[in-house]
Amino acid sequence: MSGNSRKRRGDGRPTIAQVAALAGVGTMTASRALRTPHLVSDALRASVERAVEELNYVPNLSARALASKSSDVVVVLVPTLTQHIFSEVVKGIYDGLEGTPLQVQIGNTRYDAEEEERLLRVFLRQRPSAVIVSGTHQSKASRQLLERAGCPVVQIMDVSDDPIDRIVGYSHVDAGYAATRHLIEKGYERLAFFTGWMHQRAEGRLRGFEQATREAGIYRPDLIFRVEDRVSFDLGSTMAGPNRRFGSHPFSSPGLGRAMLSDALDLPRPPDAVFCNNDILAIGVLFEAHSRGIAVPDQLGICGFNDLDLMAAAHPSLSSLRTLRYEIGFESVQVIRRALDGRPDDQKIRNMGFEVMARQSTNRNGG
Amino acid sequence: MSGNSRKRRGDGRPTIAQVAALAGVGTMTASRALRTPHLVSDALRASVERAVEELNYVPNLSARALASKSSDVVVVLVPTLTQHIFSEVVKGIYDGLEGTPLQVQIGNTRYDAEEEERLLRVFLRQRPSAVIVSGTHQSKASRQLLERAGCPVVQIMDVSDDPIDRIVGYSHVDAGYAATRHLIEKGYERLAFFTGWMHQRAEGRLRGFEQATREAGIYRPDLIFRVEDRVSFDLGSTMAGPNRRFGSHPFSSPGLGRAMLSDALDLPRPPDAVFCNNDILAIGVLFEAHSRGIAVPDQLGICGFNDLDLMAAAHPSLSSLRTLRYEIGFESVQVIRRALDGRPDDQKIRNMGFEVMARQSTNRNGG
DNA sequence: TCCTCCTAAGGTACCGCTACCAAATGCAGC
DNA sequence: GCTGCATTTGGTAGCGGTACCTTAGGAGGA
Repeated sequence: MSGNSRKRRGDGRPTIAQVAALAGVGTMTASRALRTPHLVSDALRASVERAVEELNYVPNLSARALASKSSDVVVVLVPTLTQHIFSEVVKGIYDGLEGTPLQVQIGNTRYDAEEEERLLRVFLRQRPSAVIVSGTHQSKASRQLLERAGCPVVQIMDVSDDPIDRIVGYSHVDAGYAATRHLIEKGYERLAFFTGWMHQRAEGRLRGFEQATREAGIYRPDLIFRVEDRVSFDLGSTMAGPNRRFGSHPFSSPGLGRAMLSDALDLPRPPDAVFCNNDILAIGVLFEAHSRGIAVPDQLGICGFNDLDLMAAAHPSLSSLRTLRYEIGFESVQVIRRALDGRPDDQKIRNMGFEVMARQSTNRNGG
Repeated sequence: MSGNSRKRRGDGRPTIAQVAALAGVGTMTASRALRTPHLVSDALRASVERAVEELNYVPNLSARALASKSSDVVVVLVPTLTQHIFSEVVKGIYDGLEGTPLQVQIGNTRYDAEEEERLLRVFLRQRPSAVIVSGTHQSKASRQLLERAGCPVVQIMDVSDDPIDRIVGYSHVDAGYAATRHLIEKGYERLAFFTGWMHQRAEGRLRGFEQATREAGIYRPDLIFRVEDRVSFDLGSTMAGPNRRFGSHPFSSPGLGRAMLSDALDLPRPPDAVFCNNDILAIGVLFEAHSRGIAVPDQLGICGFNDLDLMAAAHPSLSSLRTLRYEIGFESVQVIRRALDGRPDDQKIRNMGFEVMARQSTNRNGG
């Protein structure tokens, strides 16, 4: 008989069968003692726990996932890992999952819908317990994949009337509008809009900006600056480090903010205020203003977006629109946990809002 | 007979057996056609591929991991997700794994050795293909777990004579020394050291600072400022957002940099240069100097650490010590890939070095 | 006392894939 | 024609759990 020599050897780690044998119980009882202890008598549970301790048993997750068809994995797709915004969201997600058996699996879509689709296909193989995706602009195929994923799906960082399943975020149009209104109310009249790479949500903020300036009768399309227009800009700094490889998009950088302000000031009638689509641009704008001796806020108002720590600490302190990145991440997993616990929320849309942080950089004439 | 009704139903997705049946081959041939195509004849491989296409087959990763005892997961433990430094490392890791079947699993240790140990125990259940951990100060138990992990292990962001397996990073003592030497060579004489939370690597930089100042005979322990000393500092800003919950450590913030400079300037004999343990502190120091009308670099030299984009774009531009975060992440997975491919590197230690970026903020008297 | 109902415990057949072995095939050398 | 070796292909027994079903035993009611 080839019998025994034929056997595939395990990797030496104890299995639940060994635990059960040591505890003098059946394997099912051992399994139950670990997963649903209330269904097992105190005496047996104790002896199983003792056996686990003694053998230093750790369950094999693959076997569990295979047998139970559920993997305890939460798939999270974000467009970038290197922007502070998303790393804070991710931290909120991790913190929100603290104390649950759920594991996070992060995918980086690089702001690319095709890549998102590819990652979804790969990750859904694991039969995740839930999926979190960024924004609402999934491809048709991605949307279909998510609708059929058979698990809670949360879109984050935006709101929409037509979510795939749940959505947690805020309105970028409203946010852009509110920031622009703030500048207008402070008395600025020639408002510029600076933006790096125009992803979907950045577009929303621009729409809000356009709406507010149009309403006020001060809309000036020539004062809208996008990185795409500025082919002459040396992307050296933007493309350094993490962006160097694989042609990442030049989203923004402080250097870009400086260059854009430089361009804007060359116009015959330069802007008297700038709404920057993110705080990093705003910091660059501030430094360029410094270097040219332009007074902020009197000659130039500056408002950023997101309200990083940096904004309050700058000199002059920079106004910005505070978004709740961490909270969005945290809340999105609460939504998931409630759904997995069988008590899903009534409302599918969770608008987390935002706040205009008015600081010195827009406080013209001492306010 | 209960027979058929007893059967556990699958979840409807096609299995490799169905693929094989449709292709008219054995399951093993189908499996081989997908994983080791060169071992299968062209004809059969083609028909398996056709069947995969037709059924829209996706392999079940849990089953594969269970049968093959290898999960294609690379476990990555980092101390924080919200610092730019580590998100760039992580991006390098993702980019380096592009095109491989390997998946990343990130764990956040929060700079806590016990948490690291706990995460290791959890993650090692998955029998990962490789593990990446940050730094060299693992607990004894963690080290033992890693030594017995049975897969390549790479420590990153530091170097050490005694790595667990491989190590990719740079010497923080050398880096701190080099930055300090730069300040000394520029003619500064009363050097201060500002630091947020003192993790292991920050300690190394401080040792380099102390060594350089001692050698130059200008060591002044009273000019070393740590966040721990500064209980009076309002952590409001530092603890906002992601740090608000779960008592994260107040690593650093621009506000802390401002406060520290403020303290330092209150001394009877204030420093004439500051080496900041990270760039965020340095930016805060610059803003505080601005607000007080202190001339940088003539009255005060500033040098940061890591060389974020921000440093080159500041006004005046800020000197910093450039570290290769992205490259360390990228290289660490190359080390892993070579090891998994059976052609491991000869050298266990990979020192990626660093570079002093001399800019205006340390260019006293016009250089 | 007997029977039903409920709970705790256990037996066993899978989950879907791959390692291991065996068999079939093709071809060169004697 | 037969043997020996390399290359392809296939059968089958797991991998380590859990779902499903059965059984044992005690409580409660007629």
